[in-house]
Amino acid sequence: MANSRDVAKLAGVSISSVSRAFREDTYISKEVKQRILSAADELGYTPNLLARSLKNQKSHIIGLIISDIDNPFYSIMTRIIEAELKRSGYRILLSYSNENSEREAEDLSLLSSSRVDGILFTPTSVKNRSLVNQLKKQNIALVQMYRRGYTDLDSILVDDQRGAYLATKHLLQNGHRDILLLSVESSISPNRAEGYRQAMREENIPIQDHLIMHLPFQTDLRMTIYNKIKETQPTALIAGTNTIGMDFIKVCKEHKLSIPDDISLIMFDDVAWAGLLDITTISQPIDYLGLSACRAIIDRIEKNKSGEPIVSVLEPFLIARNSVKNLYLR
Amino acid sequence: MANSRDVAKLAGVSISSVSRAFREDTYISKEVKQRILSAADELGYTPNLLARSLKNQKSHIIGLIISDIDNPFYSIMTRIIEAELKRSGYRILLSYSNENSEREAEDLSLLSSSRVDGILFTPTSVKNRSLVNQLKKQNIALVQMYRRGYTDLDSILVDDQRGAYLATKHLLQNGHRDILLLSVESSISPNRAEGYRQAMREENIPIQDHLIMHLPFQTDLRMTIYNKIKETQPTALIAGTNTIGMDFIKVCKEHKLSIPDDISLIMFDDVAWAGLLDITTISQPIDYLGLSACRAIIDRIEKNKSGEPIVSVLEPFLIARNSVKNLYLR
DNA sequence: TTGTAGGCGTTATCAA
DNA sequence: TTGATAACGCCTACAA
Repeated sequence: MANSRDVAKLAGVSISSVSRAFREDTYISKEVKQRILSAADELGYTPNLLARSLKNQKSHIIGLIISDIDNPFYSIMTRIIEAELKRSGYRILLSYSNENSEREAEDLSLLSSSRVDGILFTPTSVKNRSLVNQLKKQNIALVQMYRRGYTDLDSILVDDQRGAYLATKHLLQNGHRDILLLSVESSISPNRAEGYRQAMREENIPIQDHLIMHLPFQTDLRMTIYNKIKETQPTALIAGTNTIGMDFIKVCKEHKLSIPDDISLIMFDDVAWAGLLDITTISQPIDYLGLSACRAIIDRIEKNKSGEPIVSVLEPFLIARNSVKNLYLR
Repeated sequence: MANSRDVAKLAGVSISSVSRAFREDTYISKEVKQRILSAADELGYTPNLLARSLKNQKSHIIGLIISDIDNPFYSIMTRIIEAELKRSGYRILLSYSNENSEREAEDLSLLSSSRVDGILFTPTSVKNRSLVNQLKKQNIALVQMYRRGYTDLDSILVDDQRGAYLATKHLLQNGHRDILLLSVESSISPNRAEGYRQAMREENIPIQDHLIMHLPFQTDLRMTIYNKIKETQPTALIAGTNTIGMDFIKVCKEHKLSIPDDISLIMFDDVAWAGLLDITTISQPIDYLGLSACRAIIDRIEKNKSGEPIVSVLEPFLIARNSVKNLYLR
């Protein structure tokens, strides 16, 4: 593979001129630049970004750790982030943590060694404190998305509590009282239950703690969900993620339960198929989430190197379709 | 950020010992290694992978260009690829081409400059011949997935023709004759129509060319699909991708058409929601596709540097659900 | 088993 | 506007 020395030789100039020919805002005559460019073309030369990064102490690469790619929510976000970062001249080193904090640790440490300029991630826990500290010391920008694990880092969040509140309120307004909340088990995002409780309190409905359930992160939850429904006999259900929603719908199909005739549903995440199945959802502003995260990290990298952590909270909203039965209309 | 020299100084050894302490299969005494490791720990030192890559002429990074991330098919594949490459010590530099060959060109050239060890991609066209040649000259391994654009590169394919054949055959066996094939417009994968024709010929059904339609790559195809259905009045439809399938289902909802009572459907890609809606699908072996692609590229990188292009073709299969009406049972 | 020195391909500084 | 040279941080002969 040809390097700048080869090009310099062929063009009859110095190696530093070659360097200049391949960068902006640099003094070089048109004529020389032209000669260098054609020499480079002849040799198939492209500047080596590895060497450039090493020299500049800047890789123009951002690590992205996605916690659960099977969730369409995160794949849409990934697309948005990729596009936005590309616009600003950054590229993505991708990995998936699978909601597993040890994998997250490996990823973080690899990104640390790779000298990325920043890391965008959804923390799975707060177990990787020391790694985070190391990254900070290294001056690698860190931005958390969707979950605020480490309070000293920038965070772009969605108000989950409000989402749960909206869902619960909507169900209450349709006459539901026995509402099952199926949320995800997580040490760092326990807000949904609170939104649920708040809505209940506002309507003076006694809160039944056994109707609030936190599910583990795993693929097939149908058994668990079915048993819980059998046991608690709710008239409505709030699914904390689209994967929980999907498993619930499967349960309904398998046991001939009709939505909303037998049981009503509101699901978090307005994924594409929710419209197909006419499901009322809590829509999270994925695009803003992605965009804000990109802006935040680029800002950290290019301007505001250090400073107080910035937290922005985005508002979810309810999209009403036909998966909630109005119990007052009987 | 501390470097190996700093660690060497603190541990009272030479810089080369530090290097050795951080690699396998190297001569170093336990005692010295231990001292180095704790010195490194104290300074928060991690080997700089950028420098290592530059020196070793090997980045352990593979470029992945995904053509359409909104398609769950590709996001699942991305997950599989990430996991498999990680197992082998490679990381992913991700980008999305959006089925746009100019973006693909940018991505390829950036990856070329980044000196990745290999590139996994789904070619959008064959317009980037010269870039591909440059990459080959650079000794960057190239593997195409899903589409065989450049015949001189390794390819991991799915037998689309067979998929279309299976779908058509299944519909014919259920008494359908007027079958609309909605495929994607692409210069490099025109096989579906052929599978359709083959099945038709086998049953001696005259082929109606206006029932074969190639749609452009874009988001909302509902209008086009509706008009085509109106015009051709088919009893069944084959959707070449899940996005086409989704748009078709939306059309049916909007115009109160029932699947399968008014019109039958077979869709390519067995995405998660297909089961929810009871749709008969042509399932593409995504996991094998991803795994094979990873094996192929690692093989190219680590063993079989040059050699004849390898083409492997995987078989799709039909998953029968309830979106096809049996016209013989009237 | 350990250390020295040169080079991987750039860019920044300084001088011409 | 151009060129020489010293880093950037690591690895690897080769020598000790």
